[in-house]
Amino acid sequence: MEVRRTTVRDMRRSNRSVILTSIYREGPLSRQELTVRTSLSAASVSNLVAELIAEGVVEEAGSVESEGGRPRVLLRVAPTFRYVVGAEVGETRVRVELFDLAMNVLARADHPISSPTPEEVVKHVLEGLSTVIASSGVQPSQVLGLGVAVSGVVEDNAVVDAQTLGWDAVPLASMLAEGTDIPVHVDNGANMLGQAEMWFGAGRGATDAVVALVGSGAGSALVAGGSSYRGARSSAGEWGHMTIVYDGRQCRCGALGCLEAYVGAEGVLDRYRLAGGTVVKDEEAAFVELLESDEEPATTVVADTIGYLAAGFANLVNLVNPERIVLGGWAGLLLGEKYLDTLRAEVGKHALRRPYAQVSIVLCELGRDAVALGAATLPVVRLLRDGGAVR
Amino acid sequence: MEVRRTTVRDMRRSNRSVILTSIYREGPLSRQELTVRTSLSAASVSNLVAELIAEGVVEEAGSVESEGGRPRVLLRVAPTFRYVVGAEVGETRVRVELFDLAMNVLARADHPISSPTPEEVVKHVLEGLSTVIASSGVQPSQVLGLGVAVSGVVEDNAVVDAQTLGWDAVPLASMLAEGTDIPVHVDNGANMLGQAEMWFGAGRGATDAVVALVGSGAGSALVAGGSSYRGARSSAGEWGHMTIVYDGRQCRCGALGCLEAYVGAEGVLDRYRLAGGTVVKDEEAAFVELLESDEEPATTVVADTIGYLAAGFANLVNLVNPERIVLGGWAGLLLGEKYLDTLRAEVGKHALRRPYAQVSIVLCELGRDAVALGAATLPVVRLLRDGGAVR
DNA sequence: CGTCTTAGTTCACGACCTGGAAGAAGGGGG
DNA sequence: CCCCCTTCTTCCAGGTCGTGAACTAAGACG
Repeated sequence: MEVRRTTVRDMRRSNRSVILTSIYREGPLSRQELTVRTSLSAASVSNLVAELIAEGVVEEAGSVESEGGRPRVLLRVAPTFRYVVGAEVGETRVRVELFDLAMNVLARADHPISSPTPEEVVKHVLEGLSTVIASSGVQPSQVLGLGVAVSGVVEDNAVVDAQTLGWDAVPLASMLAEGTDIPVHVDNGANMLGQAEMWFGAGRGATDAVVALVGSGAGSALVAGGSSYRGARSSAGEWGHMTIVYDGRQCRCGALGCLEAYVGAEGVLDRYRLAGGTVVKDEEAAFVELLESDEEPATTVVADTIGYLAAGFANLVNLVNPERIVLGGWAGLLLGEKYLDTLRAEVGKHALRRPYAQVSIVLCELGRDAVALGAATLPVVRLLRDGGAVR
Repeated sequence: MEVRRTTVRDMRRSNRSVILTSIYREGPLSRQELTVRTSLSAASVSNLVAELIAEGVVEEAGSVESEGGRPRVLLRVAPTFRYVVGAEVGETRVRVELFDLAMNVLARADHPISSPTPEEVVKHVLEGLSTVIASSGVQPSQVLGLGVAVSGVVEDNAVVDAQTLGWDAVPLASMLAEGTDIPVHVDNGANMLGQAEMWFGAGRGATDAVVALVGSGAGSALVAGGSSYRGARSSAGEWGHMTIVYDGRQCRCGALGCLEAYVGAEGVLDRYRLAGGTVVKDEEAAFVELLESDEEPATTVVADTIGYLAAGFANLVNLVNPERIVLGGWAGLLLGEKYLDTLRAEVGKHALRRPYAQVSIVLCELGRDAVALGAATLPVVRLLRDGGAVR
């Protein structure tokens, strides 16, 4: 049971946070609109906004005609108040991007990595951090934080288990912290992509959603009540390893009949191969070829894939009753662009009527490069939560 | 995005709530222990507790020797400060129970119903309410609230869809409110049983858990971050209709391969019949007989059932990463009493290593009569949330 | 009986929001 | 140019709240 006292100071911080979050998330707003939305008194809004402007977090941004009197002055979070950096750690590449608070990319640094050892990754993330700071001309002190996305289980800023990288118990955040004064946050890659979609992509406005990612494998990010749900120990969302065909195909996780073994590109191509299809070397090219073919066994394999994916979606619909499911990942997008309507209809065959009627199934809007963007929101989340207080 | 101002009054209510909740949930505590747990100052604790005692919500309950100085005075929520009533609406019976705040049953009223029309249910719940109030000798004004559990989807105190009762869009709470001044809360039966287990049974202490119920069918209650998770529109937790065998057995919901069709007593007995077993009329007796038989095909059917159930549990483990799964429902308890260890082991075959290692799988402790108890906690939840403010 | 230790209480203080009133700012219309 | 209207801003009295420090309470021990 989470019990937390409230002090008279928390009140002000909380109200600053309410105002700042409203301004950030609900676009430029006037003070007058803020009093309505937050139900704070006009006096308090004026007071708090003045403080935020004095500190530079918020700035006035033009005005808009009012209902016949003095025009309303619009307020926005000053995009250049501080900057944030997001990093994506992949198997073959480290990408680091620097954003202003409006999440415009100001600089980018990619670095290929041969063997993703923790040490090498730390080195390249820190190098990338220096590079983007230097090339954007931003003062290091103006960088609010560094968010790092890693594909693996992340608990308390430490990478606990990352199979694709072969990592186990790597205290990534503290390793990075030794090389920089900028606050470091580490989180799971799928969650970060989900976060990007929730804030800036197809998830906008939803509070209970699932971002389902299908690439070579399959994973998801769960969003419950407006914030990411991580379960008891940060590993919630392993949607790809849900048993969907009892005693079915062997999955690379060792179990039988996982969804991933049927809808992940690797599994799909393997099924195609077993059905007599020929598969080119490059996984992505092979997948595109499969989707474009209108001959057997390709058509059956694709149709089956949609069916399995639909069952996987239906399981989400029934179990977590989301208002939206956002399909992404490179294979997911390829499938979705062509078969979204079929997929929606198929979900209806497996899901319960009521929750099915309440869910909308849409595609990711940000492409697959949004991971660093999502990671960069981590420091922004902190800023908004703390009402604009900087370190 | 949920944004809410904080006023100086919210602060006190919130702190009262923190203190009251601690006292209620963490047993008798001294003021001194409260200062530690809540991180409020000793002055504030003293002040707030004095207020709560003056209002009668809290009372002193003996003292305990301190570490060498003045003894600590223990505090508890006064069990007889107010009373709460819980009602369980079943297909064939309405049960109403009155509890004190320590959740001791003070009176009970059962009433068989022939056809569960909303009108008849309302009538019997209200009759039961009068009966338990009269037979316990409690003043009606001392009854904090009435919680009603219905098996079906409940949104905003209205029953939206209850297939077993044949109800659709029944505004149960407002119908009941016409017959009593006592505040009425309505919620889903599985969630209420889950709530009872979380507070007083096998779920104590867990914040992320699933209470999985297997009877004739199968359902669950999800608990995320210490409170019940209902999804976007209150129908989360439909675990029984998760596809587990793609293109498998027909389920009564219409879909193919639902978990319920394999592990619900109805589905299990049907599978037994198809395998050549003979099944007596009464479902429960038949199920017990099946479990007790050590001949084929009974043993295979039971072993398979454990396997399917394990896959269903594994899907929960992977997707929501709970710290605990509590198995209940009459069929679930029968299975669990005999095969819990096998079940645990089987879950390991389907689940990912890490989340599997973090979950404990246990049996419900309260039996199947705890639904009314769970429903009765609804007004208590409100009392604790509001810091002991009564209507 | 005095002293030590821990538990709980009292009180002045500063931080905070609110409502109301008065006024300044910024535009439009006559 | 003046008046009107709406949007802020400023100010103040009124009230609530948690806090730290000083203080009181209550038992143990010698």
